[in-house]
Amino acid sequence: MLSKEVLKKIFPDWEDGLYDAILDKAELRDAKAGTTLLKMGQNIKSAMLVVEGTVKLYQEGEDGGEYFMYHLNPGEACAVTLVCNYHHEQSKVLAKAVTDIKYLAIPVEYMEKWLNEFKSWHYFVIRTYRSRYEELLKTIHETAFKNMDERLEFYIKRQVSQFGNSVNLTHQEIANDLNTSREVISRLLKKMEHNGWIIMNRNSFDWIKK
Amino acid sequence: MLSKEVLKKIFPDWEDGLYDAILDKAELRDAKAGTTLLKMGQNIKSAMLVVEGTVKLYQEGEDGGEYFMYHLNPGEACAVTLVCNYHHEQSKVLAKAVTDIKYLAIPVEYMEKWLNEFKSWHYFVIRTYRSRYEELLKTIHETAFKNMDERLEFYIKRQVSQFGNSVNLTHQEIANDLNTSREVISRLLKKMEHNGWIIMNRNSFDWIKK
DNA sequence: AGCCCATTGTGATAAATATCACCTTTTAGC
DNA sequence: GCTAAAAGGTGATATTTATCACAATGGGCT
Repeated sequence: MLSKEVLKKIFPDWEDGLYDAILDKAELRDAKAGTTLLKMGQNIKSAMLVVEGTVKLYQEGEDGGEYFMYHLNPGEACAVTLVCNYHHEQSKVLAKAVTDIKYLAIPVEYMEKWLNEFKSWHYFVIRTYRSRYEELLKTIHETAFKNMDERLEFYIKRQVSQFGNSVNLTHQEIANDLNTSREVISRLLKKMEHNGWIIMNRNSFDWIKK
Repeated sequence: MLSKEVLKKIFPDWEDGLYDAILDKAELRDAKAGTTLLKMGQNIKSAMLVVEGTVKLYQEGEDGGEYFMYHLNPGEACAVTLVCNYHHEQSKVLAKAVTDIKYLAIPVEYMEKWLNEFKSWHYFVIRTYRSRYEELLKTIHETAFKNMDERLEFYIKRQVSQFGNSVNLTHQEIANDLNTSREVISRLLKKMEHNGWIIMNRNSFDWIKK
């Protein structure tokens, strides 16, 4: 398990008792890059707080398609898992580990309890919902108003701000995240290369715009 | 101002002191159908709790386009206005009155204060964010995965569940809400009419599917 | 009644995206 | 080094949606 000091660095501004409660009740888990952490429709058994690595949140189509919404980083939590009054609450999102990750899994029965006990937990939940809500707004904005070329640019910029200018994704992976086809992404990336926005390699490219 | 009894009916499960605080600090305002209550980019000066009528929440494109996200009904609140630590927080949504409405406007300075004072307010804020987050998920789902015909059906069903089977909207209004053109909506509605899903009139139609 | 204007209908065309077919290049693994 | 699989390129075509132009209809108002 983590030390209280490390926990404080990742999740600042909590009450002392909350750190103790977490250390007592939460389970620190590992997952390999690529693991599916939460599927749509799956019963939520525990809240998920990211300690190390990056998680991607998706909306899942009934046909099996995926649509990328936003990243979760250390110190952030999966909003949908935070407020589960009932044990049979079903997930409305898909969560996948992008890198190897460590996360805290807290059984849902403590969610209601801690809301009552710890003011700082209450604030944490509100901050989490608020920031995720705003991420969704951005996603809707792109999806509703923009064509694929601009959506791709927005997607790459988010990727760059997460992992730096070297984008290690295949065209197919990007196409999956944007719910389009590989050919469309290939052609749009080629345009970006012509425009001098990126330098393409196999399995990756570099974002050099501006 | 409202009586405490009426307030309790619309917003149940609050602490007694919270009703008093609302009656003391909130302003009850009216707005005519069609009024813009909150523009994107506008500074948020007060939280908005719907008391009577229906409000529509939109995302706004830079070109002036609008994209409908969800309805707010009596007893519900506009999430973005609920957590404003700073006075210069800017709105990321557009809110419009669909019908004549009454709403409570609470100056943002009380938001932080009441989170500290009233546990029931804290819960109210979390419930609000949670339910709005879920509405956004639905919206993303439709937008990302569905073609216009299915998105229109989803839109009409939401409208029907709000206002009943008689849909009093022009094709142009629907087109604006879905960020498409009037012609597209007219042709799709014509198909629905052929399929026996709707009966069309001027300025309205009836949803008779199933 | 007659006129104006908002609403709706419709064909033609353009643009964006999806789909299919097949090709070349690169790389990991034997 | 050879080979199969993965990654990427590209033309042809279909589908979906957007845009333009203009016609038709119906209701409200003087």
